[in-house]
Amino acid sequence: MTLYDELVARGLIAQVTDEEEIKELINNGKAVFYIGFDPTADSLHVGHFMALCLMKRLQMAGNRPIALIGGGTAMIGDPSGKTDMRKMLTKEDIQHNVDCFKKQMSRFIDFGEGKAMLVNNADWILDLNYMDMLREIGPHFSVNRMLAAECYKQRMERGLTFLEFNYMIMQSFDFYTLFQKYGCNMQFGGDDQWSNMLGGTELIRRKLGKDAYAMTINLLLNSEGKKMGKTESGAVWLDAEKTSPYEFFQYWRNVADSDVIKCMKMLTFLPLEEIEKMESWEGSQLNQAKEILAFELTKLVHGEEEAKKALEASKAIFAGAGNHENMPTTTLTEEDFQNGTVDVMSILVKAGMAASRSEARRAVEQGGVTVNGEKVTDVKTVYEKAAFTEEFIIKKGKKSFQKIVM
RNA sequence: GGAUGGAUUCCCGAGUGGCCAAAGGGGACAGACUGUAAAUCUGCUGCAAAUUGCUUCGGUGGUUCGAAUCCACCUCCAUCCA
Repeated sequence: MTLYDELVARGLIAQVTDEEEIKELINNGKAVFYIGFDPTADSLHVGHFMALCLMKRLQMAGNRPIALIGGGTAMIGDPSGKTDMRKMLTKEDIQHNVDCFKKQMSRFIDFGEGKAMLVNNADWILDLNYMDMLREIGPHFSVNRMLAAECYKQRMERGLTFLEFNYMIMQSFDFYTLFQKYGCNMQFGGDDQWSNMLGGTELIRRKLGKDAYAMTINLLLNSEGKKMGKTESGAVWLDAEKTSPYEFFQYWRNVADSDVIKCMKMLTFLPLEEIEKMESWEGSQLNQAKEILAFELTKLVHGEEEAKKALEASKAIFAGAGNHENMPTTTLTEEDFQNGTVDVMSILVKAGMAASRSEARRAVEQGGVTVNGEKVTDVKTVYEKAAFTEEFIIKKGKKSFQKIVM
């Protein structure tokens, strides 16, 4: 199976500019391609992870990846698919994020000599001269056509600022620059980037009379059509500090039945034959597949050791097997005790299982809290320090567990 | 620059002097059922020392015994005109 066929089979490819040419290039390791990442946060998330995996797949086939960090474009903010303008980031924030991105990326991609490159578009965007820029590439963009682009559609209803309107031009300019500097002939990205990417291929054609190609990968959507990798409290981050390996594991352990196989194909490196076998799984067997998915992904992002720990913890909690050692843990300090005791509500709040004491109270009143398997019925229940020298496992609802120690 | 309409709790959205911690829906959370899934049903959803108290309705000041509601100024948003 060729690389291109595999990408298709995994459901990754969304749109391509020239299928035959792209097949030819990537199957034979002749592509020099780039993927852009705007440093809008201090950690990469699942969407970035897909892009990095794609990079890796292509790199393994001999193609040369360029990871572009958008230290310059982040100054604008991509309006594609956004309903509101994002907060403008300060230069300092962006620089901080760029550093975080670099660190995380080098864990996935080998940036060794000649294998891959990491560039920052701040290097050529920040010093642009407005007049020169306008005269050089301005004539090649039709406002009429830009306005018709899908990525601006939503914003045409709610308002699009001139600042954001320029994003497409900057991204096109990136591609144009990389094409000239490094012979980069291909750009990949999320499907929401399609119009921005086409801007680049067209700019290259008009300015240089040469062909460049673009290919987008499908966004990871769940069966309800919502973007995956988001929780109530925000994105699922790749940074262990922001989303612990255990939480990361649980996120995938809990995906809906209808999404398991898709995630398996799009996110893991498991051979397709193996995944195809799972497609016929049903009921509780499909539940097994979720465990595999969670384990594989945690292994890719946090390493095998962390993945094993997360699996252990998950088994200890839900199946009552395995040991409790790797369970998420909260440590109490002296200040948490009043007259030598702590009450349940305080523990729940301290462990981050409830946002306020009122919320903790509600959880107890509704019978959702247990300590070491015993339901807590009284809100006023208190524990002495001695209780924490033994094992102390507090549970709120079905999925939220913490081990409490002193 | 001008005219008009608007800003309510996590989101949408009612409320136009006391009965308002504020209808209804969505989401979240908890319970039942299950497979750590989905669907369904029930409860719950500002904070707290909790049959009570405290702080909320874009901001600031005012009128009133009493203001989300009335007045003034300000900020932001939408639509139309320039």
